[in-house]
Amino acid sequence: MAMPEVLFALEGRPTAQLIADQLREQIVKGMFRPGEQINESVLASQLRTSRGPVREALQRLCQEGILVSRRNRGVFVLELATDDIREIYAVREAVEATAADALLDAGQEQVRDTCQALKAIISDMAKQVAVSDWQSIARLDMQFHTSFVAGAGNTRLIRIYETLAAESRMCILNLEIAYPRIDVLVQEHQNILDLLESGGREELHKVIKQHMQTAVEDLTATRKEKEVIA
Amino acid sequence: MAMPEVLFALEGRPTAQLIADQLREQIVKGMFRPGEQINESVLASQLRTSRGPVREALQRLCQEGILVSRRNRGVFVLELATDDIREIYAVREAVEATAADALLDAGQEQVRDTCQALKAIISDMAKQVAVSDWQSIARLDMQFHTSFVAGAGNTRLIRIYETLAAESRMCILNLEIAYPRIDVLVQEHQNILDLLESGGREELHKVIKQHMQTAVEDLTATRKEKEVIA
DNA sequence: GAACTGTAGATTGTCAACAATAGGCGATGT
DNA sequence: ACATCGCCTATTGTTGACAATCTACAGTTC
Repeated sequence: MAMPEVLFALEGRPTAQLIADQLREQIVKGMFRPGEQINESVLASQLRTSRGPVREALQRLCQEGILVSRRNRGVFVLELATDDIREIYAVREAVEATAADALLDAGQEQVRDTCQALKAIISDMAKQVAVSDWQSIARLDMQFHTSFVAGAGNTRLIRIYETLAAESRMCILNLEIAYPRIDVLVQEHQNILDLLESGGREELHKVIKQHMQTAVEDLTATRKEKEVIA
Repeated sequence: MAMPEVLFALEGRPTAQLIADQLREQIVKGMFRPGEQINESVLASQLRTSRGPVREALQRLCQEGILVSRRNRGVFVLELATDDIREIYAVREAVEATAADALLDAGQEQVRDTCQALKAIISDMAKQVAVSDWQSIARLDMQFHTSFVAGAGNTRLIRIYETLAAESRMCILNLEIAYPRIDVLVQEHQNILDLLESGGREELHKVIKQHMQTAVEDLTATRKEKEVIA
């Protein structure tokens, strides 16, 4: 039988996941303040659905960790403490280092494909830096790292990293002070790309570690400033 | 006011999470076969509750990855392929190595507390090995590693590892061939404990890597045998 | 006036009925 | 006999109503 292969199976995912994806995007974009309560009823009416699917989506996000649930009180947007930042970036460093090793071990072709994707992202990033679109820069920054990890092809690593990426975006946005080292941002990512392409494993590990450490320093520093103000 | 501090706040956790925890334990114990469908209605009646909370719990487990959801079909127990085993143990290696570093950096006291917990687990493990209680051995094996990671105190690392631990137990049970190297099992864990205590960072990394590699080899080997039979 | 208590409002937690969908199975036609 | 079509049933997906719980506020008492 002549199966038309052009038609892709419209794999309608579970509704709760679609809602969760939308909501996560809204949260990391900063549409909800940290600590803010998520009201099920208003969310349900906004999405033109009932509370059931909404509750299921919220459960997912609680499991992910970007929402916290208090019994009989509801769910609230995660409030990130300084220790959380350190945790997140420590795990990110480990995951990216693992992804780097797996990628380099996987062979030249896989590395090349990944590099191609990363180049495109860096190119976009440079454009957004030129017009100072912080929202897009944050998105592309995480997209770069997510694509990097995705290149390794380990689905569990990818799933783990997606949560970390969401939390990282929350760190950046909630502090409301975007990238203090904007001038070197593109260059830093280009460094990672170059080292991946040249296959310098040790240097790659080192630059990833450096990248995370400076991020933590920047984020905790701006956080300290805010504390002084408050 | 004289607040009686002896009373601890009974922080009743969300019902869905309680159900999810119970169900996860049942799954990793092998009460459900891989690929088997989880019927919401029967589960709800077994738990003396309605389908709502059950569905929420199932959502959580889908997010974790030990269940897979197919739209309008329901949720099924994850079927582990050989590649999954490799993925799981690769990530476990990375997480444990990261935990080891964090633990050694955290200071002597934290290391000592962790070692004490690990010693107790090894002791229990030896007892169960003596009576060949495979179910308990598998549980204690993962409890050892989970406690090891927990020692580092990184909540995100712990949460990540709990899922990996659940998947690992599924690997072991679903293959239905427990520990081929039962004689060295206790010794291997004792090695990890000793190296943690002595602070040998590089050796610790190496032995963790070795531990995971042999596990993958054992699991994939027994899997191959089964394929031949089937 | 301060502290405690009881009530009111809002929000979450739970439930049972209803609707929709996918796969199984038999009927039908070639 | 084989393939196809259409119904049928079991199960999931969704909904609105109801119950339980918490916070806030007002009333009451000392």
